[in-house]
Amino acid sequence: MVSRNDNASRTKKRRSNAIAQERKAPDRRKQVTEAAARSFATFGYKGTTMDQVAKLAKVGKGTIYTFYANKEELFNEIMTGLIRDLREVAEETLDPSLPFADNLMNVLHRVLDYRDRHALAVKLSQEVRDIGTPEAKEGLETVERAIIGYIARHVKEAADKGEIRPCPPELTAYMMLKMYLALTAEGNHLHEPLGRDEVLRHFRVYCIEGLAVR
Amino acid sequence: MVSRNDNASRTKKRRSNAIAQERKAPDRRKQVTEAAARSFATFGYKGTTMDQVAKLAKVGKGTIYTFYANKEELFNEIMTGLIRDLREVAEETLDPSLPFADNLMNVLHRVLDYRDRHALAVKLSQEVRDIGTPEAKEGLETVERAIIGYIARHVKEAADKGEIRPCPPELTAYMMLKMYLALTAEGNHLHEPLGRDEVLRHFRVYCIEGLAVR
DNA sequence: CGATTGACCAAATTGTTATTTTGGTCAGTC
DNA sequence: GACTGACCAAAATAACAATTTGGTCAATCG
Repeated sequence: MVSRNDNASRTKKRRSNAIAQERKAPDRRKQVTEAAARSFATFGYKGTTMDQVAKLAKVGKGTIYTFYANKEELFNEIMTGLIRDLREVAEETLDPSLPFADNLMNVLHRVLDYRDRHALAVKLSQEVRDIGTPEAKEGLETVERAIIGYIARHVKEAADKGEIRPCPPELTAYMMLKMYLALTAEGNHLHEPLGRDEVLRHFRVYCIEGLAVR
Repeated sequence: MVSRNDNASRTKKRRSNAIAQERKAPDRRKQVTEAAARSFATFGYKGTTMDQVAKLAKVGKGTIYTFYANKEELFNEIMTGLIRDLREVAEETLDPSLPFADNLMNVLHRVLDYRDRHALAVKLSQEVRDIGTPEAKEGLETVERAIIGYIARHVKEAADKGEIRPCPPELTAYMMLKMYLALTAEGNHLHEPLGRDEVLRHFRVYCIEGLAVR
C-alpha cells in the first residue's frame, strides 16, 4: 500500500529549462503514458502488464513507478485523459448562440468520428462483460458519471431557458447516454450496426422530437 | 444428446376423461412445470437442479424426463410461458379504437404491475451479469426478440396509419425496450429506482413526445 | 401394463495444491 | 540523480482430487 511514491503522480518538476525540450531529451512520462493508453485499449486492464507497458514505452519498469505509484493510478490517469479529451471536443464544438438540440447533435457528430478514442471504452466494456474486471468496471462508471454530469448541466440550462421541456436533468442525461449506447453498441446482434448518419438521424427522432406526429 | 424422450415434451395423451380431472389425479406435468418456474425464478438457471425441481414438485426425478427431454427443454417451456403470459396481458389490454400511444402506455401500466412476473427475468439478468450462464443469456435474448417483434408489428401498423412518424419498426421497438429497461433497472446506482408512475411519465416524454418544446 | 421412482453413472463442477506470472522494489549502473 | 532490470511476495493459473449434477433405467407400484 504505502511506498516512497506517495506523491509520485504529482511530479511537477521538469527542470532543465522547459523550452529547450526541442530535440532529444526523451520525455519519459509521455512515453509511459502513451504506451499505457495503447496497451489498455488493446489488451484491456488485466491484459496489460507493467512489463508490457515498460517494453512498449522503451523504458525500464522502475521508471514507470517514478511517475505513477501503481498500476491503478496509471490506469486512472488514462481514464481521466479520456474524460478530458471528450470534454475538450464538446467544449470546442459548443456554440452558445445555437439551440440546445443543434449543439447536442453537433457534439454527437464529432464524438462519433473518434472511433479510436472509443477503442478504450469498447475494449473495457468487453472486458467487463467477459471477465468482469472490477477496475475496468469502475473506470467505465467514472467516465459514465462524468459524461452524465456534463450533459446534465447543459440539459438543466436548456430547460431553464425553455429550450426544451422541463425534465430531471440527471435522468435525462442518463437516458441520452443509454440511447447513444443502444444505437452505437455493435456487440448487439439484435440490430445491425448503424452508420454515423443513421445514428444521428435516429437519435434526433427518439430523443429530441419524439415519435408523436405534430 | 439422443434419448428415448425425443418427443417427450409433446406428450398430448391425457387419457382418463379430461373432464373428470376434478379431484385427485394429480397432474404431474403441471406440478413439474410450476415447481420449475418457481425454482428458476428463485435460484436462476444454474442454481436450479433437477433433484431440486423433483423435490419441489413432489415427484421422482425420472418423472420430469417423461415430459421434458432435458433441463434446457424444461427451461425453454418456462421461458415460452413467460412470453405467452406477457403477450396475453398485452392482447387483453389493447384496444384497437385507441391511439397507439395510449395503448402503449396502458400495456406498460399493466406490465409494470406484474413485478412477480418480472422475478424470473430479474433473476436471470442478475445471473448473466454475475456468472454469465449461457442458457440464461440465450433465454433472455429469446424473450427480448419476442417482445421486440411484437412491439415492432404494432409500431409498423401505427406508422402506416400515420399515428406516429415513419420509423424503422424493429429499431424503434428495440429502443423502446432499452428505454423501459433503463427506467426500471434497479441494479443501477446511477439513478434512484423509479416508482411506477414516474416510469410511465418519463417513458411518455422520452419516447412519444420528445424533449423539444412545441 | 404403463406411469412412477430413486439408486446409479459419466460428465461437469468445485475445492485443493503445485506452478507460473505479475505488481512492485531497490541496489547498482550510467 | 535519472534510470534500469534482477529480485521477491502475492496473485493468478494450471493440474489434480473430491463432490455434485444431469440424465438413465431396472425395479416397483397402482
